[in-house]
Amino acid sequence: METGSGRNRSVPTLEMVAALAGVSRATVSRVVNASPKVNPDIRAAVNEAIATLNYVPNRAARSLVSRRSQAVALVVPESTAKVFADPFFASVVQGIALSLAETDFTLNMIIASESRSEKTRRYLLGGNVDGAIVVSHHSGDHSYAHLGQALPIVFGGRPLTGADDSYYVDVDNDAGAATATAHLVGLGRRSIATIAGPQDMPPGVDRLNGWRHSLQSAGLDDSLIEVGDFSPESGTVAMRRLLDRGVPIDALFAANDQMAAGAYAAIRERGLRIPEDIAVVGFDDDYFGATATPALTTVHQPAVEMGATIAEVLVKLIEGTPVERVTRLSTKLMVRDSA
Amino acid sequence: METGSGRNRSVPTLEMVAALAGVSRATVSRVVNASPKVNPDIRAAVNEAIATLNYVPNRAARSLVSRRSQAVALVVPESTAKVFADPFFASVVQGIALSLAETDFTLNMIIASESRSEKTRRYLLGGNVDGAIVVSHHSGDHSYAHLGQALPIVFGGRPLTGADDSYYVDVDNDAGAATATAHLVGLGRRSIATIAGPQDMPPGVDRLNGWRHSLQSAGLDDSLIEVGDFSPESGTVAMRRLLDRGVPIDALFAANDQMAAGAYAAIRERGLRIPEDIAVVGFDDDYFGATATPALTTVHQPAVEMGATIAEVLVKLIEGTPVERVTRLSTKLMVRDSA
DNA sequence: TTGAAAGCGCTAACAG
DNA sequence: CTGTTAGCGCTTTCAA
Repeated sequence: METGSGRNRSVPTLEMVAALAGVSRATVSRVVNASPKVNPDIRAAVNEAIATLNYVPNRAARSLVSRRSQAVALVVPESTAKVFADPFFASVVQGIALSLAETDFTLNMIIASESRSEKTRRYLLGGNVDGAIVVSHHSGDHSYAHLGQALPIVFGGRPLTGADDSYYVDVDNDAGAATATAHLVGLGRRSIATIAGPQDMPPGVDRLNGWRHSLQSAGLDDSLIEVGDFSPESGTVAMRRLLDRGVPIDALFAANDQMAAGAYAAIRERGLRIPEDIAVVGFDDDYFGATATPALTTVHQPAVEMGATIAEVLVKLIEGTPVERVTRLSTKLMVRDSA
Repeated sequence: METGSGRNRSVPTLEMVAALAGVSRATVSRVVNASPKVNPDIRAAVNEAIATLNYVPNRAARSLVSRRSQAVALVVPESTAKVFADPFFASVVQGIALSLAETDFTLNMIIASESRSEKTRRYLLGGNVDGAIVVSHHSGDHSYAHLGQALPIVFGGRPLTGADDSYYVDVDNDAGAATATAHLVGLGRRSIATIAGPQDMPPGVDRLNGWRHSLQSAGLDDSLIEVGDFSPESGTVAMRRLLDRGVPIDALFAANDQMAAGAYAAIRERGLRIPEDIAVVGFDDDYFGATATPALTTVHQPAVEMGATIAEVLVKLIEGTPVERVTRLSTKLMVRDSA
């Protein structure tokens, strides 16, 4: 009585359906689980009973006996949670949720903090979920990699550690950066600088590599590099340093839109024009790029698709269907006004 | 055999713990559930057995017998999911997840589309969760309100339908708008316009009311109203219409930062300066305001706190602890350069 | 093809 | 304070 707002609407059980349909519980179970060997007439009768009773199978009971939770965990490291507002990340989550909605799997979101890591580990290994997704944009956090032995896990983003047997889905950062840089080269620019991201994060590394490869194959100088931390402020600082080198610069590839936006400020401080004096290309295609003036030419990432793909790979892994360990999604250059 | 990557590491059961500790399963259960009446020595022995075995209680089994899933659903209407990248919304979700992490509840995220509404209903009522949270920023979607009878539900945001018995947590939009407007009045502005949000969304209505109340109590004209749809473009269009009225305007309260950013463009088109000619205040304190030049004075919403509060209210509701039906969180005016 | 029976791992009376 | 005894709702051999 004192438990407050409990459920009182009597939930129909499989047994009640069986009684109403005049069959055994086993048969109802077979119908519910779409077993092929059930007499069509009986099947119809059972389905009718299910409908009139508004029967919904009890997950806990099913899970208990089948040893399957039909749930997957979405693990979000707390450090990432802070940048939860990251539009890219948000879209990835959206893609995951949308894709999973098509299946029978439920999505359990859990924030994993350092302090609660043991709790998280237990949760994942305690049979609460059939698999897990670990996402952390702009980070190669694979501290859960070793759990891959015990539980199907798919990572969003390439792990930092090279030789890995993890399953992951990533955006082709290298190719995207190379395409962006090639665009600059195609525009006739010859002194192309870059503001790279942190070199301890895969996207930071991969995008720098893409820029470098593109420049090298064009036979251009690839020494105009400054490193930022993906924040607008770091972009401003890095751009100033680039300009302070005294070397003429006619183009910039920033490893993300936020730093590109920051670079805008530094470029303007020096009385230079965009794109006339310095053409700028960013990466991410987020708010920062969209609201900048002039509109930023940038590399768009298929975030929703990435989320959907992660979910699909995980489901296949859980179901034992063969899948590639690595899936790389291609990006698209959005040419606007800055380059 | 053909089920692919299943778990093989034998999961220890309560029974194994009991055997190792030399007690009955009931006693182990008591220790696990922190029952007060257990001999300290026995408790210690059991805990040791739990530790050495690395025992984790099976949720399904527990849930089956206790009739509690220890899970809550986070229902995100699909229309909202599109604006999943909305930073406010993202922070609310973060607050929810963080708060729930402190409890024993799990967060099940589900995207509810029109086409799958029956599936969602069944999921919620099928005993899969002990309660639900329905969030949809910038919308008073309470189509799940009637489920409140059968399941504890807490809404994020005020419902549009006035007389309601739903539980909800909201930001005090009215007061926030009034404070923003009062700030403008305090600056000596006398012709204060507003770009309101859609009048079929609670925040749109409440913010317009706050503006109006503030103006009325200052004895100023409250007829300079144009309605937008919260997008930057609509802000530009609305501002042009306001300016086209031919009435001098020296200040603007935009119902959100995005529209304020849009208004910036229209104001500049006319060769007017911000804040000298027209002081501008927005609402939301998001990217748009932060990156605008001049930096936008705006109303900050406690998004993470809102999420945390929603979760706390729901947990209390589930546990039968008394809670207020309505919780209104206060906002904070962030004075920057535009007003 | 269908039914009977045996649990899955856990909690909750009820005794002792 | 601790153990015994029943199941929770479902799937799954095993027979019929």
